[in-house]
Formats: sequence, structure tokens, C-alpha cells
Amino acid sequence: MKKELEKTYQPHGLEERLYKKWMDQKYFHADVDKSKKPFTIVMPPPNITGQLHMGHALDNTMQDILIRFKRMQGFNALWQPGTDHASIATEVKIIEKLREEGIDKQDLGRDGFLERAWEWKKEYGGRITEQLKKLGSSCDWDRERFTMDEGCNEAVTEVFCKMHEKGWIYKGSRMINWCPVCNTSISDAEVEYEEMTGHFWHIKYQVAGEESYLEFATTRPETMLGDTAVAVHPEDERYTHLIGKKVVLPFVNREIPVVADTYVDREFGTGVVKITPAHDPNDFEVGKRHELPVINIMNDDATINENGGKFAGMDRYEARKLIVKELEEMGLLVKVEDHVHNVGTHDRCKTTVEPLVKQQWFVKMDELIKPAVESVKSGEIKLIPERMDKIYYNWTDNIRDWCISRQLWWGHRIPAYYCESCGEVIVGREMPDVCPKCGGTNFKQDPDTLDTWFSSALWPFSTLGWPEKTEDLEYFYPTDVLVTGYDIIFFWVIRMIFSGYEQMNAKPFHTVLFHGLIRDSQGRKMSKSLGNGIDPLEIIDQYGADALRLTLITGNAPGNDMRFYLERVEANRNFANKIWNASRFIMMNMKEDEITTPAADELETVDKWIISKCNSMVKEVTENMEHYELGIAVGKIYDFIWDEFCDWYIEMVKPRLYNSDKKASRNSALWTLKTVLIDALKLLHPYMPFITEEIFCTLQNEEESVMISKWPVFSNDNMFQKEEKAIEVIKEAVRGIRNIRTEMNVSPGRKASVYVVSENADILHIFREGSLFFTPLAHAGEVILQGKPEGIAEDAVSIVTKDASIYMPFSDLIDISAEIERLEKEAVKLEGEIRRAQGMLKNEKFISKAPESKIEEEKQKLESYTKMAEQVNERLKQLKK
RNA sequence: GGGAUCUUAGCUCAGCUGGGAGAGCAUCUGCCUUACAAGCAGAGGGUCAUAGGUUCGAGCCCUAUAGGUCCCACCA
Repeated sequence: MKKELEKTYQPHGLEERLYKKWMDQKYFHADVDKSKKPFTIVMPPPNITGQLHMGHALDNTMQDILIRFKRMQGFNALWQPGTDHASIATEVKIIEKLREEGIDKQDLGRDGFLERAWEWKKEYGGRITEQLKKLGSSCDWDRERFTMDEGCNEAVTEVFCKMHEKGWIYKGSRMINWCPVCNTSISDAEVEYEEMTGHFWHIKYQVAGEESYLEFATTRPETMLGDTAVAVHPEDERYTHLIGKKVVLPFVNREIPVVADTYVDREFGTGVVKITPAHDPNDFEVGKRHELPVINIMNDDATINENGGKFAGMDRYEARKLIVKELEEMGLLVKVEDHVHNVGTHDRCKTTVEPLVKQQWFVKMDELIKPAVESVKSGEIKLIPERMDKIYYNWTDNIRDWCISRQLWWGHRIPAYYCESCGEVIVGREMPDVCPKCGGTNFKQDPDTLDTWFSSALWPFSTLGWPEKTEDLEYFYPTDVLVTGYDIIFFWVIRMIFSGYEQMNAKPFHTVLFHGLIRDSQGRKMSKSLGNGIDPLEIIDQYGADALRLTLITGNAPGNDMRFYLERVEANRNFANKIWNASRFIMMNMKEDEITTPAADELETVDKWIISKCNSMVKEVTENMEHYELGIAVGKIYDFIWDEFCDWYIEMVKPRLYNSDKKASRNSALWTLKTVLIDALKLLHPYMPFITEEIFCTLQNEEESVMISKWPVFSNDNMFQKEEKAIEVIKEAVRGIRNIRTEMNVSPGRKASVYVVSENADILHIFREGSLFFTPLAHAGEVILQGKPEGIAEDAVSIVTKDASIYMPFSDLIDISAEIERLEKEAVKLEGEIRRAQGMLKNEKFISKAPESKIEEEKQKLESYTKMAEQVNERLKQLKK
């Protein structure tokens, strides 16, 4: 009736087969169903240029765990997948590819280029989603979206127009970050500061009409070509006499004023700053205050333009060299110092960015950000771990307007149109027919595209149909949890939050679960340039997706980075094999039987014990998962399956399985094995979907699926308390015996009689019932129970546990003096424990302040240690006779 | 400059609201016991960075110090 499992777990083939089954059965698909509560996760859309890396694997494993968990709990679980056009990242790649073919982007023209880009998307866009499937991701592929599909485009246009009407999107001439290699503006978030060793050039300008000079220092001497002032602190007595005078700017022969501004730090350098409003954000502000001209000296490719006089056409660094050289020749260079400072670079290409004043489109942030801040403050949106709040506020408190226009082709084109006759700017959902100002009929659309994050900010609702008022949107929005890395909190998370409030008037999700970075075994970031990346697909190929998933989740707390070790994958693969074999064992024994549900009195103590243990695990694991403590939860499942279920329960019921005379006992053991295994498989399923499904189906039948089965529900807390206690007594005794046997070097083949002595009838009863466990688990021969230590060979070894004393005669092996020594050590240890407990109980403050339960606990400990010590000492007395 | 975070067994890390320190790997010992050697049984190994403080009680809370990592800002 049931097929047999292979001897070791082989993930190959099985994973593909099961994934296909899930797809065919449409288990991943979610439709609006008002009879059920929705649970929604939107997938952070991977770039179409992307290849699955460990970060994706972690991110998606976490989402898959949550979604599978909620699905089993009976929620209508939707995991919304999709991909991101990744404007600049993709454009750069396409340009690279074109270059290989000897084609320049400009030669193709905009339309030609876009054609190539869509081809690229067609070719590579599906690659990463296919790779996500290998992980086992249970997202609703029927709903797959793309940030540049029709619906998303509409959402983008709608948001742009709405916000423009509101005045929150504006075009303006402001200082922006310019990447001279990518030839586009970038946002503040895209600038990465890198520490570099540069120079401090001390330069002096001559005061006009005088023989005196004004000395200052700069890290970028080439920008002097655009200087329009020199600033000093208004109260700096060294320079007050110069305020209002002019200094001579070399090369361009301009006389520029000495202005007074408190921006200048008197203590720093010479207390004099050259002011270049066009090329430094601070200078720009100073320039505004003093109405200084803004002279741009740079072209878009960072060469000097015509305003740079004879340096025009030179690259910025070439010009720098030459300027320094000539200043030196003119005697205007005072000195050069080494200087370590932070230089802004473009995060994509690492080029040093150039601050420039340009016309760009911006999103006004001050009002927009308010509900986003409030939502986290009030707890309406929870960030996990909590410390992310501070990082969040740090950004929101210092927010500046968001530069959203990019001088790129691949992306959402800005819906702004310019009248060719009068230049009027018209923002609208479509190209206008007639200019409202001059009646002109010819328009040109703004050539720029939007920051790629503009569209991803809308992802939680654009994917559900917005701006249409769809049923999906009404039912699934707000979504529930967002899972992502803390590295994109500014790029994405914050922007989704304020967009959600602005467009939907509601939060996009109630919880953000952050994870850290995956590093290599030496703690370094995995990167292409270092070549230290580990390909998750190779790991899946070698060890299986389940082993990889478990490795990414085990022993990791939210928001923490983790190191990746192959040894850990191997250990988790071994765990898969462990489950596999335990299941195989159970099925082998079930082969010919029809298992029936045992009557309550047919369940034996040990059955009740494991059922009870399993029950508490269900409770704890469920709680941990609801609190997003995935690593802790799976650790508990792991321990339960390996330690309690395999190493104890299975071993303890083996005699019953091998004895076909007692049918009822055999049946109840098999029933318990199967029942507990199934619950354990269910709990484990979100973490290890493939192996659990395969076993579940083999155990039940092919048509069923663990992924749509019901999540186990825990019953009351104290079920089978008595039985739990009984088995713990047995386990302690077994461990004690094993311990001594190893210590004494007794060969496993050698059986020994075991005398269990206790005055407590209940304890003796427990041992009587459990006596059959001692043979298989502790290589015991006969088990003799008695109330007093009589008739036991004097040279027997003794083990004192909390509940009983156990004696094993090994006459030929025992060295009495060694045994005395061992017991004396034991006595010392026990005395220590007794002192500790007594100390606490004698402490009046402890008695008066500690909770009752804690005091009671200590009293009981004291009692049992005292009893144990008495017995050890008595035994010692006997031996010393 | 501001902030976050970490410092726990040889290594990598857990340790949730304070109540007798855990896992995996590694090491050592003994076992091919009819589910599993990708296994079983056992052992060793930690003044939980340092110094104070709060508390009946601190790995956990507070303060300071040292070292590591990261984020933000940026003085030309």
C-alpha cells in the first residue's frame, strides 16, 4: 500500500517533482475569499539583471516560512511576487553589453535602446524567478508583476500627477549629486561615502590693490575656477578689516568679494573658506545668503567647461594637477598636506560624485514624511528588531527633498510635456493637445525617467491593482509583513510607508521584519570582486533546498548578520537524513498493519509522555513564530525531533514494535509514532517544505499535502503531567547507568543486573512499569526493585538520583577505593548544592521578596539534594567498613 | 562629530519579559545495537570583555572603560 523510502535522503528530483505538484494543484494561488482572513506578503522585487544570491535566498526563505505557516493556520495567504526594472542597474548592464558589440547607446537612439532593454528583460527577467522556485518559494506566480508593466506604469503616472497637483512634486534648480560616468543625477541615498587619503592644498589669493594675501586650504583646487567669494567669520578679528574688500582669483582674473558668514569655523585651518556655489552644497547655501553668482565650471562628464578659461576641456583631475602646478609657479601655493576625508561616490559605479546645480524634479518631503514617522512612533508599524526605529528616525528627522529625475532611458518617463512654442510645462496623464498658455500644439515630453525606487515605493498597492479600486486591493491591502534587509530601509521601506499613507491613506504593512547580511566564513561581505560569494543554487544542488533553508534560519536573530559555513549546511543535511530515516523506520514497521486509534487506556506512559512533549512544543513553536522568532522556533523543532523523538521515544518503543504478541501495545506505539511524526512534520514544513511533504505524502497518501494541512493546535498545558514526570525519572536513571558504564569501561555487550532502591512506592511503580526500557537503553540484565538496599553485593556500583538509588554489581571490575573516591566527589558536589539552596532560603530578603513559586522550587531542591547526600554518605559508610 | 550593535566553550553563534550557562562544528573515549556511521552512547571545555551600580538574585537592567563591526553627518 505504501511505497518504500530510499535509504538516505536524496533531494534530487524530489524537489522538482513536488514543486510541480504544488504548482499544478494551485496551492500557491490566492483569490479573494471573504470567508477567510487574508495574510499578505509582497516580495521585494528582485532586479531583472539579478542572479539569485544568498541574500535573496535568506529573504525569500523567511517570507516562505511565514506564508506557509499562515496558510496552514487557515489564512488566505498571498505572497505577491514580481521583478523590478532596476532602472540604472539594468541600463548600465545593457550599455556594457552594447559596448562589447561595439555599439554606443547614443547611436541606437532612445527607441532603439529601449527595444534592446525589453529584449534583455525578456531574456533575463525570468531567470531569477526560476531560481526562486528552486528554493521552494510558494508565491502566487499567477500574479507575478513587473515594475514597468502596464498597471505599474499607470500607478506611477497617477502618483506623479496627483503629487504634482498637490505641489509636492516640483521642478527646480538645486544642488544635486551628479555621477559623471553614469551621466545622471542621483539621490542622496545613492551616495556612499568612502574614506580616501587626499591632499590639503594651502593656497593664497592676493587682496585686490594690496600687497597682502589671504590664505586658505582646499581639497579640490580645481573648483577655484568657479569661486565667487572668499568667506571669513564675521567676528574673526584677523580678517574683519578685509570684509567687503576683494581678492583676485588667478587664471580667470576675476575679483571676488570677501564675505562674512558664520558658517566659517574660525578654529579650522586658517579660518578662511573659498566659496564655490556651483560645486559644493554648503557653498551653495552661503552663496544664496550673499547673493553670489553661481558659476558652473563643469560639463556633465566632469571635464572643465568654457567657464574654466584655458582649462576648458580638461578632465577634473587633470585640471587639478595643472592648476596646482601653475599656482606653485605663481608663488600662490603655500604648502600641501596629506588629508584623510570622506568622498561621496556613486553606489553603483563607485565614481566620485560631483555636486552640481541642475534643473531636476523633486519630491517635497516635509509633509509627506509626517505620517510615516507617526506610524512607527505609535506602533502602528512595528520594526523588528526594535533598534531599527532609531535608524529610521535618524533618516526621517534629517530628510531632504528627494531628487527623482534621472537622465536615463530605461525607466518610467516623467509625464511632463513642454510646449514647443512657449516652453510651458504641463504635467498630465497624457500628452496635451493644446497649450493652455499659448495655444501651441506641439509638445516634447521630458526626456528624463524616474528614480527606480519611485515605482517600488508603490509596490504594495500597485501590484494589487491600484489606481483601480479592485477587489484584490480592498481585500489584501494593507499587507501584513514586509521582509527585507536593513540595507534598504532608506531606499525602500520608508518610501513605501509614506507612499502607502499618501496614496492609500493606510499603512502598507503592520510589521517590517529585517534580516542581516550573509557573510563568508571570514565575516567578509560576499561580493563579486572578492569572488567569495557562495552560489545558493550550487548549495541546493549539493545538499538540497531544505538544508540550505535551515542553515539560513537556524541560530540567527532578526537583523543580525550571519556567517555562512558549509559545515553548517552539512549538519542540516544530516538532520534531513535523520528525519528521513526515522520516518523510514516507522513506515517499515507499519507496513502490514492498519493502524487504529487506540482507546485512551491503551496509550502507555511513554506514549503519553511524547504526546505531551509534542504538545508543549506546538505551543512554544507557534508562539515563537507569531513573534517572528524563526531561529528559536526551528531550534525547538530540531531538538524535539532529534533528541526526544528519535533518541528517546523511538528507542523506548522498539521492544513493543518487535513484539507482535501484544497487538494493542504495538498498535498504540505505532499510532503514537505516526501521530507525533505528522505533527512534527507540520511544524517543520515551513522551514523544510520538500522533505516534509515527501514523507507526509508517503505516510498518508499521494493526494494529500502537508502544505495545505492544518497547523497543529495545542491542547491544555498540563496534559499527562504524571507521565511526563515518570519518563523523566526513567531517563535520568538510564543516563546515570550509561554514565557509569562508560566511566567503568564496561563493554556494551555485558549485561548487568540493576537494583533500584526507593522507599517511595510511586517511584517503584514507575520503575516497575519502565523496567523494560533498561535492557535496550542501558544494557541491563534483570531489574530488581526493592524498598531497602538489602542483599546487594557490597562492591556494587551505586548511582544516586533524585528519586532512587541504583546499584549494579560488577564484582570483577570494581576497584573499591576508586569507587569511594568517586562517591566522595559526588558528596562534595551535593554539599555545594545544599549550601547554595540553604543560603538562599536563609536569606530573609529572598524569602520576603522572591515569588512564592521560586521559594518553593528552592525548598524542593534542598530536600532532594539532602536526600541524595544522605544516600551517598550511607553508601560510603558501607564501602569503608 | 552623532548613533546603533557586538564582545558567551577551540571556532561560528543562540540565549524571548532578570530566577541554577546552550547548540552546531571541532577535540577525546567506546560502539558497524536489524531507521540512520550523514549514526549511537559518553566526556572534556565558559570568573558570559573589564570596572562599578541597581536588585533577595544580573549573561540579561543602568553607568563608565577597552576593542570590533556598521549606519548617519561631514570642517572647507
